[in-house]
Amino acid sequence: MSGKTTIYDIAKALNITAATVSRALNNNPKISQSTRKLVLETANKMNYKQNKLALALRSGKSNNVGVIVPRINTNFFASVIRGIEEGLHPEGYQVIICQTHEDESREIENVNTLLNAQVDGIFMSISNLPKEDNHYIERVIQKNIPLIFFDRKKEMKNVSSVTIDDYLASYQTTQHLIEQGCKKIAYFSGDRSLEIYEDRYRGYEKALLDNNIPINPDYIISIKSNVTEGRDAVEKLLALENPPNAIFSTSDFAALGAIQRLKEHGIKIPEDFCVFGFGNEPFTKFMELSISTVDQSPLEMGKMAAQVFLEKINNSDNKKSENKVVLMPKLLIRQSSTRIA
Amino acid sequence: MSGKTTIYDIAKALNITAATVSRALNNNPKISQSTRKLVLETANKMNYKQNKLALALRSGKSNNVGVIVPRINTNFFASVIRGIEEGLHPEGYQVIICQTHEDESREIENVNTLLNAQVDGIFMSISNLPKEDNHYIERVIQKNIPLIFFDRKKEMKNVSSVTIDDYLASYQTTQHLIEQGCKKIAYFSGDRSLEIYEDRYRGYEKALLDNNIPINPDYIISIKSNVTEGRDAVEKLLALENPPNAIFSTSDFAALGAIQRLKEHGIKIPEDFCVFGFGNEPFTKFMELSISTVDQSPLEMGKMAAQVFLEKINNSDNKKSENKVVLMPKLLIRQSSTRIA
DNA sequence: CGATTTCATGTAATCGATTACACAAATCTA
DNA sequence: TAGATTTGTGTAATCGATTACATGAAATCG
Repeated sequence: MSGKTTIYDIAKALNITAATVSRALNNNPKISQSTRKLVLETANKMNYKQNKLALALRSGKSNNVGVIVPRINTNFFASVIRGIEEGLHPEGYQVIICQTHEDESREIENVNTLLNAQVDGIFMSISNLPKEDNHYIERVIQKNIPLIFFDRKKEMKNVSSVTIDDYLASYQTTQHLIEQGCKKIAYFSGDRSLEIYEDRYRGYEKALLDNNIPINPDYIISIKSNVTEGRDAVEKLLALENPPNAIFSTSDFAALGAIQRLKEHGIKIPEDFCVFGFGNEPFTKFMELSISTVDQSPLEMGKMAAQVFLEKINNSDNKKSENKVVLMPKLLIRQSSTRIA
Repeated sequence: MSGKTTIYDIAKALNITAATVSRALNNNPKISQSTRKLVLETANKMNYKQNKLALALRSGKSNNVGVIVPRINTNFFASVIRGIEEGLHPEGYQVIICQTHEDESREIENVNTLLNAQVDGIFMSISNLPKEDNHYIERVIQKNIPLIFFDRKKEMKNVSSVTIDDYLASYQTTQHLIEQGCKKIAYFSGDRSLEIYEDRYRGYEKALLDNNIPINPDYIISIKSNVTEGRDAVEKLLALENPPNAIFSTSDFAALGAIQRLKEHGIKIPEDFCVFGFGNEPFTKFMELSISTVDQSPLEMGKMAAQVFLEKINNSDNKKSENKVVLMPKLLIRQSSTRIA
């Protein structure tokens, strides 16, 4: 009545059993054409819709996957999720989203929630905090649920990941800045307990060394990804005896803050100072002084992660497989770092 | 073994029945303290986790809600979703996200998918296309599943909605532009078959009439929400015999495109020309010439929608209730429209 | 024509948790 | 101490769909 037609209702209406109805609906070859047709018509007439929960309980497959991210309202994460969704929707999967707000306990909670919900796979970009206790992640692996890290991964066995080559991105960016004539390159780092930030730092360091430029610890500033921290960092840098003439910021937002503050100091970009961001946030392109940045192809990253998941699901024989996909970063060289064309 | 402990496993281990285990875990008062303690300890030791699917099947409540949006990788929708998630997570709900890509058939498909998944509620912002056939929406109502529209709603009985007062926002914006000395105000409209765009248009129209300014049809341009269309529209406007001296764009992206093109024509903003956007996309604030815009409080909108949903769920007695919440828009008057301070 | 396949369908268990009802043991009442 | 309550558990049905196994009927075969 209230819109809940089950196979039993159809069975009753046709004076057959639910088993027959189920078989007819599932194109089981053992069902006669006439019965099949009758069932299909009746199902349609009664507006039958399969109850996925019952199916999920029986089959042990929920056709849901979970995505855990620090937050969804940034271009990067929203785009990755969109990519995952686009890759998985055609296969009948729904995406459940969880946000950690960079909070470890929330992350643990989210993993547990998803496991209880019997998701068929978990995609995650770990939160900022360093953690010693991997127990909650181990549990996912033990349950044989595909776990795919993207972007912010953690090196583990039996876990797949999709990332970009952060080391390379950082190396190339630093190299580019050097080629633009900047030898005094400041570096805005994220939390280096995360692999991506450690890799980026190493790329920066290596490029300087390869060019015989010594590392100046005063130029290395740890920031959070927002405009204010970028502004504050510039203030510190300009107060140095020997201030830098370029900034490589691992956050577009901090790069923006830096640019704002530099301009307020009357410093001309890119003539006197180059700035390079990271992440290709939409605004970087829109600025009057467009900001050079690294594109992480988040959409592609999401699609690739979906792909990796599907392969894992379909090759359940070699369960212990892990697949580490590394995408190539794309340097978007724009006005904020272009002295020499 | 592979990580699937059920209440039957616990029961067997303690030589009692699953019913007792279930009751103990659910704090049923009829269970003795000693048994309860024993069960809880054993459950913990065996790493028991409740299977939500089984619970959902039995109770008819999945503890999942669905959100249907045109796309998630824009600030507005991502923020609304975040708001919904924040409002519902403490109550134990998970959010399932579906994107329509502005495609009606995809929207219908999404509704059906969510219904099959037995979600407890559906939040949606309808896609751009006009539609005559509400059948798929009616089905949600028939099933007594709370349906909450946000932003892009459709006027229907028994359906709640959370929107901003688009008419007022538009009226106030137009009034503001007039007060800044602009009498020739062009208007970039979205698809007026959607209520929000119709309301915005009416607000614009009314403000002009109230100020005895005649409507100039040449100034009304229908656009899609992107930078290019904003640029093209400016081109058309400047080719007019009597070009405008202000633009009210119902899209921030189009406003940005307009500003870019106006500058290329050597037109000074705001001295010669005012521009006002809509949506408070992050970049509007970051531009060197910050863009005036209307804030739709998406986070608050999402939280409010979650609230409305929870109220509907908890007052299931008066099922036919509908709750139309209208939030106040906030005009963010920035540089692009500030001639007179 | 009797025996054997084949075909279509029915029977009943299953997935995991909850819960109305039943019932035995323990406790209380008069 | 018989009878009434209370207390703690067990029994079994239920949510909806699937499926191994059983079965009856029709078709095929020698």
